[in-house]
Amino acid sequence: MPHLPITRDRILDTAEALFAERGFAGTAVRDIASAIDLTAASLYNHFAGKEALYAAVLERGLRPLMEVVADLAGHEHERDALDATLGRAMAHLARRPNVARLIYHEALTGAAHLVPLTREWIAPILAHALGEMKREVGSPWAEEEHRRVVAMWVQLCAGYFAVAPLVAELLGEDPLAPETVERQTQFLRKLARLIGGRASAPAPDAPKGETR
Amino acid sequence: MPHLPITRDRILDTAEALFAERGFAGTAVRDIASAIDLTAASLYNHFAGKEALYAAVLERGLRPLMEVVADLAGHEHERDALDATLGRAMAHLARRPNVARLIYHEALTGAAHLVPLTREWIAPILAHALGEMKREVGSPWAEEEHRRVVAMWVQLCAGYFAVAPLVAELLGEDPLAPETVERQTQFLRKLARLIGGRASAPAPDAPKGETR
Amino acid sequence: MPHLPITRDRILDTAEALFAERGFAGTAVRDIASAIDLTAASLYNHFAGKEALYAAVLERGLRPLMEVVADLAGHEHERDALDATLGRAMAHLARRPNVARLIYHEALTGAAHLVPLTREWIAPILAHALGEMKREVGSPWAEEEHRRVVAMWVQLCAGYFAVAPLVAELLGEDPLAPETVERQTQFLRKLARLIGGRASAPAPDAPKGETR
Amino acid sequence: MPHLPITRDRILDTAEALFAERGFAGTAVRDIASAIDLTAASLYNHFAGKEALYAAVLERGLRPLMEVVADLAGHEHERDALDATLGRAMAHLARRPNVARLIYHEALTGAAHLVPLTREWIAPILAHALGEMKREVGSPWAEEEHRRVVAMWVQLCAGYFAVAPLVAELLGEDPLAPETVERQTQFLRKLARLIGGRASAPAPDAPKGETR
DNA sequence: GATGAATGAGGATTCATTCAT
DNA sequence: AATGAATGAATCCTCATTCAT
Repeated sequence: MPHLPITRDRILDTAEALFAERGFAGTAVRDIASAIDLTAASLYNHFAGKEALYAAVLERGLRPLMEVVADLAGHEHERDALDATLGRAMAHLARRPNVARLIYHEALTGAAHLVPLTREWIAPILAHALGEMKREVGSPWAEEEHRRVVAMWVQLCAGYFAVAPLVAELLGEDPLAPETVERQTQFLRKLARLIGGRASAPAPDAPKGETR
Repeated sequence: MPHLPITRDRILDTAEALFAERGFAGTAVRDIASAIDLTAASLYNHFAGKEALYAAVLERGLRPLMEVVADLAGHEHERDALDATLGRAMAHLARRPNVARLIYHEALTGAAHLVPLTREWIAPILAHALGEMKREVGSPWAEEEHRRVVAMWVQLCAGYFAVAPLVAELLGEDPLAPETVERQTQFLRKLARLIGGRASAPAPDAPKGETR
Repeated sequence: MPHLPITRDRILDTAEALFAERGFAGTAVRDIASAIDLTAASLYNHFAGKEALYAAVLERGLRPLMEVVADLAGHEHERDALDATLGRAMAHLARRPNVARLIYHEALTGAAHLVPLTREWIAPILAHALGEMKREVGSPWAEEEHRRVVAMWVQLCAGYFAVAPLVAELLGEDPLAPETVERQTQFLRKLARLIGGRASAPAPDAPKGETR
Repeated sequence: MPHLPITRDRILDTAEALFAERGFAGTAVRDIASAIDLTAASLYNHFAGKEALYAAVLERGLRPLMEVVADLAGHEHERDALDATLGRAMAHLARRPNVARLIYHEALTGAAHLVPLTREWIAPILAHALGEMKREVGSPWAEEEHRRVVAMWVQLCAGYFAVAPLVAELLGEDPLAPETVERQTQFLRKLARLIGGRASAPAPDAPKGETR
C-alpha cells in the first residue's frame, strides 16, 4: 500500500500532464516544478535534464501500454481476442489518456524518442499481429492490407484519446467520462464485427474485465 | 500561370512546413525566416507576429480543405458520395500533408486556434453530414453513433497523413508516395463498403476524379 | 582615420580586459556586455557565444604579437637582433599587457585554445630561433639547452606582464608605467649580454626603434 | 607510517589538483567532492565553504615552499647558497607542481588570497635576500636591479612548473619527468653562474640534498 | 560523517519583437 | 522591403550552500 507519491513520481505525473498538453517544446521545466511547489533547480536533483525527464515520462507511460498489447498477443488465438484487445487497450488509455497524447506529439514531431522504444516493442507485436491475421479464415482483407488494418486500430484507439480535447470542444461531450469511453469501445467492437476482423465469426458475448 | 512565389507566400510555405514539423512552440521565427534567406526582422514586414503568421498558415491550409468537404455536402445525395469524399479529401491531404499535421498539433494542444475556425465551418458540415446519414437506409449505425462514424473518417484520413513520419520510420515505406496514398485510399473505400457507410447500399462504381 | 570604435571592437576590448583579469570561467558574459552598456542578449548579435568571443579575443590579441616575433625572425642575422627583439616584444606587451595574461591563463588551464594557434605560429618561429642559436659562435649554451633559453626569454617577457598585478601589490610600483617597463627592458638586455645570447659578442650600440 | 589518507586530506589533494587545473572560478565544489566519491554536501562537514577550502589548499601548498625558501635564508652566507636554493626549490616544486600553478592562477587573478600570505612570508624573505645581494662582492647588478633578479628567479622556477602543460604540448616532452626537471635545474644553475649571482664565484660542487 | 532534497542566485543562451536606417 | 542592432522576458541549467535525517 503506497503512501503519498514520492517527489520523483509527482514530478513524473506533472510532467506527463504538461508534456501531453503542450508538447515538449511548449513545456517549461519551471512550470513542471512549480506545479508541485518545487523550484526548477530542485527538479534537477531528480532528473538530469528536460530531455531525461521527458524520456522517463515516455518510458513510464508507454511500458504498461506495450505490456497490455504484448500480453494480448499471448491469447490471440482465442475467439474474442480483438474484442479483448480493444477493451483492455481502451481501458488502459482511458486511465492514462496523456499517454495517447504523448504518442501523438511524438509521432507528429519526428518520433525521435519513440523510435527506439518502438523498435523494441512495436516491431515484435506488429509481427505477431500480422501473423495472426494471416491465419484468419474468411477475412475480407488481403495480406497487403493487414498492416493498414493494424494501423487503423491504433489510430482509432489512441487517436480517440489524443484528440479528446478538440472533440470535447466541438461535440460538447466529455470524451474521457467512463460512459463515453464505454460507448466508444462498443462502437469500436461493432466496427470490428462489421469489418470481419479476427474475432468476427463467433461470439460477441464475453463480458471480459477491463483490467483493474 | 504563377511567377516566382512572392515573399509572403514563400514565408507561408516555410512556416507551414516548420509548424507542421515542430509545432507552434517548437518553431522559431528566425528559423522560418532564415530558411528563405530572410532576417527575422524582415518577416515582420509581412506578418504582424508569430501568432498572426501561424493563424495565416492555418487559414490558408484549412480553407481549401473545408471547401473540399463543404463542396461534398452539396452533392451528398448522389450515390457514391462517400467514395468521392474520400477520394477528394485524400487527394487534397496528399498534396498538403502539412495541413493534416497542423490540425493534429492543434488538436493536441487545446485547439485554441482551431476552435474559431471549426465553429464556423465544421459545425455546419457536421450537421449536414449527420443529416445525410440519418436519411440513409439500411445503415448499420444507430443515430447515436453517427458522430462517431464521422470522427472515425476524419481520424482515418487526416491521421494517416499526420503520423506519416512515424509510419515511414516504422514501416519503411513512404506514406506520401502517390502509389501508397492510392492504396490507402482504396483501403478506406473498401472499409466504407464493409461498414455500409452512406454510399454503401447501391453502387460502388463511379470512377470520379481525384481533383487536380 | 577610424572613428569611435564600432560595437564589435568595444566588446572585444572589454572582453579582453575581463578575460585577462578573471579568466574564462570567472568572466560572465553579462559583465562584459554591461561594461559597455549593452545587454547580454545584444552581445549575441555580434558573437555566437562566449567561446567564440573568447576565441576572437585571443586571435586578435595574439596575431600581432606573433607577427612582431615572426618579423624579428627575418632580421635575425643582424648583430643586435636579440636586443631588438626584446625591445619590440616588451613594447608590444606593454601596450597590450592583457595579451600576456591571456596567454598565461591559457597556459595554466590546458591551453586548449592556444594549441591550435601556436602550432601554426610558434612552431616555425621556434624552429627559426633554434636555427639562429645553433649558428651562433661562442655561445655558452649547448644545443640541448637552446630551447630552454628560448623558453626563458618568453617567461621573462610575457611573465613580467602577466603577473604584473601581483608585482604591483608586492613591490608597490606600477609595472606598466613606461619608465618601469623601460627599466625592465634594460634589465633584460643586460641579462642578454651577461649570458652571451645570440647578439652578445659585438655591439650593444644600436638605437633600435621600439616600434611605433 | 601514514594510513589511508583521511578524508580531509583527500579533499585537499583533489581540490589542489582541480584548482590548479581550472582555477578557482572554473572549479565546481561538486566536482571536487565527486572525484573522491563524496557528495558536495558532505564536503561541508570538512570545510566551511569553497573559499575556506581554497584558502586551506593554498595554505597547505605554500607553507612548505615558504619554509624551504626561508630556510635558505638562514644559510645564505655559504658559498653555494643559490645553487642549494635552486635545487631545493625545484625539487619541492617538482613534487608539488600544482602549487606553482596555484600561485600563477592567483597572480593572474589579482592575488586576493595570496597577498595576505605573502605580506607575512615573502616580505621578510625578500628583505633578507636583498640584504644578501647587497653584501655580495663583484655582482654585476646594481642595487636597483636586485629585486628584478629575485623576481626573475621566481619566474624561472615557479613559472617552469606553472606552464608545464603548455610546454608539454608544444615541446612534446614531459616537463615533470625527473630527468627533465634535473636538466632544467642544471640549466638554471648554469644561468646562475653566468650572471654572477651570489654563488657565482667559487664552487659548483656541493652534493646538496633535495630536502625530504 | 554522509546524504537526499531543496533553493536563491546567477549564467549562458534563445526568442519574439522593435526600430532606425 | 530589408536589415543590423538592441532588448526584456524566458528558458535550461549550474552552483554554492543549507538542513533534516
